[in-house]
Amino acid sequence: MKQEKLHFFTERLAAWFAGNHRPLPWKGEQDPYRIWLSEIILQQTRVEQGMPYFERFCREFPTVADLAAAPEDAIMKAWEGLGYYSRARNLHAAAKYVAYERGGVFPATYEGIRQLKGVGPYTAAAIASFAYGLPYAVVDGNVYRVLSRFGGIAEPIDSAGGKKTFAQLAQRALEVAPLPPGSYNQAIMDFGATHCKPKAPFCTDCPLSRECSAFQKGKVGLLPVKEKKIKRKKRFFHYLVANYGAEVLIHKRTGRDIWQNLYEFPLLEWPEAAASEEQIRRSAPWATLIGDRGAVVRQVSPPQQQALTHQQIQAVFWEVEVEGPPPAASELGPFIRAERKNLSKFAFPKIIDCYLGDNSLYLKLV
DNA sequence: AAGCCGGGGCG
DNA sequence: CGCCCAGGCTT
Repeated sequence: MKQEKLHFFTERLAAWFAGNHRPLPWKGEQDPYRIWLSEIILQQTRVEQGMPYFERFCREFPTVADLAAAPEDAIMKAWEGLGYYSRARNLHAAAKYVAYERGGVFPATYEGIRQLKGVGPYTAAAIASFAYGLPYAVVDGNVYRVLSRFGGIAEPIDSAGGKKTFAQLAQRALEVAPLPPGSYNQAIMDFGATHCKPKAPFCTDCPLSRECSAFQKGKVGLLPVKEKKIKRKKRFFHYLVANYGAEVLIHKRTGRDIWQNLYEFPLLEWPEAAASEEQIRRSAPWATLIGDRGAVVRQVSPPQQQALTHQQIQAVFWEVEVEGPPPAASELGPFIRAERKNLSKFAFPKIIDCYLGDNSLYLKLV
């Protein structure tokens, strides 16, 4: 892109920003800990969705030392429902690193920030510019969209070459912008989020449209270009809600799969949608935990749905009253006993959280 | 380079 | 129902 056009872009953007920026709780924030927290929360997450989580983390974990000292389960619980739970696990690891190996001092260089777990190029640039005024351009979904449209650049944003192209262009723009790095980064993201939106952008009322290649060519709707399309695999879960008086059994998910370190009921995964009650009774974990001592109270239907990025989860909840005491500790295996009234203390995936909410009446009465 | 990791909002 | 969101890690 010609230098002249780049100047036009940054000057018009700065003028737009002067009258349109979004007032957000973390704007003007000086504390690198809070800036880091907000950026991790906002990864692949809408501002409105992340806001209450940011407030909660600031309240429950006011300093990096508080976060480092917290039990992982407490952090997972605070993160419950936000998704991409590796962010929470990495957040904890990074907090312990800063608190215990750096004496509580947050890194103040791009490279130092980039070393933190869960911090990639975008987040490092965001923290470096917001907290320390360092000249690193952020490249997030908004930036890809704004630059690809304004520059008329059809190079795929999810290719190696495209990432490099847009990163270089973003950096050039930051360096000629009549704004400090942090403000410039805020400006281009606010502009992308509220004006140059994915759908129905405000092109007819846009201060950049005169030089916007996509607008001039009528190709706004075709940019940015992505080349990879995701395919969603279907999975069929059967959750065994085994009630022993006031207690149920749960376990923590481990291993390389979704929802790591979250809790759930004993799970039977079935390769296809149809599974008879007889098949489920004969399979683990039902057969091992309950045998023939269980009476089905209710099979929650229809199956509950949960869409993930690469998977479509279909879950059936089997509520079972089991005669006799819960299994002895030696026979519990990975499962733990929990009183139903204490289930809210554990972090569950959304599909189970929804089930617990919808069935709170049953859970209180029985 | 490709695959994987949540959940919600919107057209 | 498909796309997108203040992306990053693993393989």
